[in-house]
Amino acid sequence: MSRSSISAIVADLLETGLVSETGAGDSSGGRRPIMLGFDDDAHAIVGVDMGATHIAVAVTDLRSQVKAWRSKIFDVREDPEGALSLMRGLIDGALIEASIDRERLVGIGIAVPSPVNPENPTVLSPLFVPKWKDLNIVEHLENIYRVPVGMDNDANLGALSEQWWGAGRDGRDLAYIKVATAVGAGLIINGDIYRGTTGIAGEIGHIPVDPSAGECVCGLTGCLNLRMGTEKLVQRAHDLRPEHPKSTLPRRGLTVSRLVEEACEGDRLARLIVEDAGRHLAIGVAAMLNLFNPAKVVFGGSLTRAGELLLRPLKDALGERSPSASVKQSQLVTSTLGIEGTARGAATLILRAALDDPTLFPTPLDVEVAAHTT
Amino acid sequence: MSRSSISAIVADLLETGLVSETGAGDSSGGRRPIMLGFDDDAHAIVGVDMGATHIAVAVTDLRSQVKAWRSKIFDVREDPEGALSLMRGLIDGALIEASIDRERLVGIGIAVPSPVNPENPTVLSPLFVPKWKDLNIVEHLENIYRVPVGMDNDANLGALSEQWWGAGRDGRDLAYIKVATAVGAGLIINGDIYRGTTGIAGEIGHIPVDPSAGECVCGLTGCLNLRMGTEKLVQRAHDLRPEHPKSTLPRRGLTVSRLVEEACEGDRLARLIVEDAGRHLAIGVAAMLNLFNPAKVVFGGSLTRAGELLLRPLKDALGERSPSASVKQSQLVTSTLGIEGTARGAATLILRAALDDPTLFPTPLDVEVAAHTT
DNA sequence: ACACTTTGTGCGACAGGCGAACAAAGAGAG
DNA sequence: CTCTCTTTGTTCGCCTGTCGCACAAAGTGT
Repeated sequence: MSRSSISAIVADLLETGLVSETGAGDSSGGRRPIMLGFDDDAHAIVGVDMGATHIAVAVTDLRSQVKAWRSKIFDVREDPEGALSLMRGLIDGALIEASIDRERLVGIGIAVPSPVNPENPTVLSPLFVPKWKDLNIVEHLENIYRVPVGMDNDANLGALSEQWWGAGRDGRDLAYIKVATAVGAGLIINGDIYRGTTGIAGEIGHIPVDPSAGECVCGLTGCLNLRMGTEKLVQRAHDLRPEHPKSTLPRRGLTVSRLVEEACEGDRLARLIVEDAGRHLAIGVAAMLNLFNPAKVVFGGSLTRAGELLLRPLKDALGERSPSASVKQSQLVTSTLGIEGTARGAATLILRAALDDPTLFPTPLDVEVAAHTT
Repeated sequence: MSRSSISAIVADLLETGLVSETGAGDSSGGRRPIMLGFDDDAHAIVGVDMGATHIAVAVTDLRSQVKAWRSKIFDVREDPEGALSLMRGLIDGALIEASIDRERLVGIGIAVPSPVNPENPTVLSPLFVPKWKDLNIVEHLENIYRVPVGMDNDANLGALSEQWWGAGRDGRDLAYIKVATAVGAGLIINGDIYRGTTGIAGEIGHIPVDPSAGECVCGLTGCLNLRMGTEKLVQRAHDLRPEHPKSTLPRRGLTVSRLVEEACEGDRLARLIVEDAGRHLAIGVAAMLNLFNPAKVVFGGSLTRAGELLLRPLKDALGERSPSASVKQSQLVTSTLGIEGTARGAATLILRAALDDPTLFPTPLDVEVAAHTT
């Protein structure tokens, strides 16, 4: 773009208060440039990560810095009403902690553990969370907070988060694979979330990986989800426990976090299970790579804290000497955003909408004055 | 768009000669409208379908009507030089048959049985067709014909063809699955061919479907290609022949076309093989549906002439009672374009480029005169 | 002190698109 | 046949966004 056009745009941005001049920069042989800064704290966004068994809330600034964080274990699937009221409590608490008044709140984004149909983006899939049928979370929050509310699948928002703020900042195509209660993938194509026709794209959990794993609820045999969900891994640890008397894994109350910790410490049984998971995951990842051929795959979710312990057997199983260019050339990395990734992605959904349509930003008073004088 | 803007655009189009007024239409209570027609025969395009074992050439008009068709069996993989000279002969013959002089030729599109890297779109993958290494088909044809030449993977162009002229005309997302010497898929996302980072997207042939099928050249175990390629199916017919003494399949020289014919006639062995293929294909298709969630899947290639004989077991294996919305809601159909689909897709590649940038259309004399007077 | 570079802005030009007004051509009622 | 209303196509002025150019402001280096 030409310098004159940029001048005009910058003038507009200065008026909105989103951008401000931050002083003079270093000269490169001539007049010193006026540096511009995005005013991160001009507005705030709420991101909600609603999992199957927890709710987390982040209040972020416009650069996705987390200003307040609330998280609580809760059986979301079984008690929708309770979940909604808990969510409200967490949001209110976080807003107060971050000292955000309603005028500065741009909107609320929610990540949900269910596909979201683009044609009807305010309700959850009754197949994945039956008790949430007929409950309109988006409308509910809009009525309470009177700001725009957006909702999408958690893996999609994890992918968005990695692309904007995490490991996927340098590419237009990216796959994010989330290993949690179930396995799901979020796909970024041409810089945008790809949802497919009915919003179900990325359901990597239903790729067949092991015919001996029995039948899946989806009707197919040997789905990845039958081998990879956190509950399955804990179950498997329990089943194999007798063969590993020396293992330090607890016989009861085992969680995936503990499993990962013990694997890092060197426990043989824990490592066996993590490595096994990596090998199973490889089959699904191989299918995804061959179909999608993304530049980068980011792994997120509780299990991926095992890092190379999970990725090494996965990469080995993918076959480093494979002639398949898609497998060979893809970078496989673990998430850099950790537990906050999904909620920040939910907030990013709102940020992106507002950047596309700046009228969504709440207008401060001085801008209204400026508008009147023209 | 407003009526005035359309007037301006139509005036431009009339000048190019691509569109002409075709008389008055029926009145709907007022002045009769001036009907416009695309001048299909204003220009012509050449589409080349270069398979592993054949070359076909179509000369099409601007509406993808085939004006001339040439096809010949040839071992393309083993004799690149011979293939190029054969290709030239077929193109010249077809151009003469359709009475197209060079001035009316927009360009030449080529479909190749190899991934094409978007960053280097003029050469083939040495992994798929080793002998074509260092041979630049695009440059070769540009030097001979002095027109723009485009190249892409055959499955991608099959998908493009189905979306523009065939079964996929009504959707922005579409998957085209080609069952030929190997299995490949072409993906249309947001109305455009999706190639992935290195042009290898859609390699459905390397999805794992059967661990007992042995190791694939790609390094993984049990790839779909090990069960589905035309050569594999013929081999399997041969292996099972002793168990089916009543079968009318020939013991030697069996082709897939013959196999499909016999299956349609009711031969048990032939049906068994086609149905088996459908069930294996289902596993790959299920993975693709869950990842991509397209509105429609179009099946093409020689095997798909078996129609419902292939699709019925495939659909059954996908599980009609499946709760997975992507599998349930996708329409699965066979190609309506048949053998000409790929070559027409290759021509469409050029057509699309020219419609995006109309200066690519060869300029007739009267337009140049008009340009001078302004 | 002077020439030269870099940066920011004001102004006229221009393309693309839009709505309003108008002209052309027809339908239908009386 | 006349008059009114509808539909279609075009012309004109307006607005927006972008660009190139000229010019001013503010540096660097000899």
